[in-house]
Amino acid sequence: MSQTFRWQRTHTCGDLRPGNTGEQVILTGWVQSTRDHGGVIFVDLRDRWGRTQVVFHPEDAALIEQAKRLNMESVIGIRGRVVERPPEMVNPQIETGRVEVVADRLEVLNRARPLPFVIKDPPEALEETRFKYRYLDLRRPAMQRNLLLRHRAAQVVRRYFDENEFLEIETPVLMKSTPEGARDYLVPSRIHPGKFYALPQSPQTYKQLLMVSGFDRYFQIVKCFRDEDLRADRQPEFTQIDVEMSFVDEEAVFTVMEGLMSRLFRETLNREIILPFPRISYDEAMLKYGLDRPDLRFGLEIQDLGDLVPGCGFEVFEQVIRSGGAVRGFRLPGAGTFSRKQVDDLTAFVRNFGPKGLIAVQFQPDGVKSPVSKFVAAGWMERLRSRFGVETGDAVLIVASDKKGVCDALGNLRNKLAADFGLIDRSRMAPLWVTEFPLLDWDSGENRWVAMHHPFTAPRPEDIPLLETDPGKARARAYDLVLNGSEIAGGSIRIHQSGMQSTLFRLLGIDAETARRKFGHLIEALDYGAPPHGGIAFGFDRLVTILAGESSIREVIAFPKTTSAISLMDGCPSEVEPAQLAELGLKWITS
RNA sequence: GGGGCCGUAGUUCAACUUGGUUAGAGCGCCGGCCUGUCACGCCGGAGGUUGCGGGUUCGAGCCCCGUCGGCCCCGCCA
Repeated sequence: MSQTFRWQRTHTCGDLRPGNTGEQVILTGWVQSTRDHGGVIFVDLRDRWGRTQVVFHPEDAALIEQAKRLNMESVIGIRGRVVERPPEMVNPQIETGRVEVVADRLEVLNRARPLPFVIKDPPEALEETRFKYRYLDLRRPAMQRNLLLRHRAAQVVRRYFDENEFLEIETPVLMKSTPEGARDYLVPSRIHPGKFYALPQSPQTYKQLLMVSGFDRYFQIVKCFRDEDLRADRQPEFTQIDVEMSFVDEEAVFTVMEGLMSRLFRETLNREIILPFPRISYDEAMLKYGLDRPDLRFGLEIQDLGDLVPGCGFEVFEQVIRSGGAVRGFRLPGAGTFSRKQVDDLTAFVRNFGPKGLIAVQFQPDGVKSPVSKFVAAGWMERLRSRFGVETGDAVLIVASDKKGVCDALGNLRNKLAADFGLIDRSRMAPLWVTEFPLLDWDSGENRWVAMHHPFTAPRPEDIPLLETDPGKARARAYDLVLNGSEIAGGSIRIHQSGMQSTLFRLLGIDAETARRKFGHLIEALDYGAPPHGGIAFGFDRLVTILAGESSIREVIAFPKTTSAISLMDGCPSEVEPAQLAELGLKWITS
């Protein structure tokens, strides 16, 4: 218990091997567990690098008394000699399992109180408890691995872009609030009472302005903020890999990003992925997979049945087609024997997305079972069977509704069933580009067009005439990168001429005055020699989540917030002093 | 804003169909035994405002209302 001994470790807890046998070493770390056999005592010492077994022998009475009092998660230093374990005592589960350290000196550097939960994988504590004591949760090897992976991914990104002549340039975190897109987080200005900064939803306009400045190739690993409701894959603050390039078209962007993905997989997971990535148009994705982020790791492809409907005899189908809707479905192998309850559950699931129901056509050995059997014309079931290549024992699941409802319902049903019935090949990585997105989307609530990607996205040249005649049909030069059914990046070739930018603002119902006030600097910049440019932004957290094989974004974020945007650890958001409000010229109004 | 699931010991869960005496178990914690374990083992012990507030009832962990919190989903997320 010397106060003067210098506990400077000679090795980490992951270092020692038989080659170190005989060396005197000093280790420091956390007590993972103690095994007191009455005579000999074993202590597993843990740090970021691994775990090493320390042995205390009973000959040194003072030392063994100290060791007896060790408790879990205390921080200690030990000195001792490395010995090789006899073959029958090797622990093959840990890297250092062929050796142990026979201690001759021990000091408790900081004794830990009993912890709220045991540090082990998988965690025994609920997420709620883990978040309250996140600093303890992060001691778990799985969390250390995830954050190490995240770090490595970030370093790969920096190296890759640096090698390709991209500049990492920081953009402001305090910026102007914009009318389009997600709800902004606002920051009141003390110096200008009544005025506000906004935290960036993305550095979109800044990176475009950097292209106008001639930097040509920009990237940034940057925090973005959106004040919207949360999900398993959504946090109020998240990290983007933000990229912009000058004098490029879609192909050039794809090539550089595929190169990045290839490097990421190789240098973090030691995995090769096949280049180039497949591509699919938005329309085809919606038709075959129901979603604009298809998961290609399994089949269950959707087929349109519109051509089978006229004259089929089932009035519900006929009516949906006459009114411009769609009748589509997919084949689910083995679902021919689903119970009534199973089908009812799927029907309830489908109703979440708009359609009134789900028609399950079950092909059973003794015939076809379906609620529409008694309505449809003779031979219709056979046409259905050949359309889907049905084998006995399968079912075809059909949804009839407006097009959006059919896509939503079948797309989500497809994902759910694949997950529920283990149809997803977890060993596969399935990246793809989704292209040819619509430029605009009709917002029936606000009764106006909104940008599907963002208002700076260029229309495809051949669709420019449509802007005046049928804006909803115009396609954008926008693209998403989808990996395993998750949208991990999205971008576009931008508008680089102020005339077109003004046209877009006009289409979006943003009047000239508002456009000038909110985006005047960008429009003006486009007139001073803006190069053609485009870019993309990766959801870094989502990407790392997939690399780590996790299912929630929270598993790769050191200090995440809950689904109600609260930090259970430090209790933010929290109230502030009245004086702070006064200084900002703000007053709390109870509603 | 809406729907679903959940909240019981430090922690993870249980307490039965349909409310009934003293709310149980694993892990952790405390004490004891044990010289080769590595999820050590064995014996004993302590530990509870059943999230909070109200209601129904002779009686509420259980039923009802409200509220707070967690997770999943819809809306939302250019």
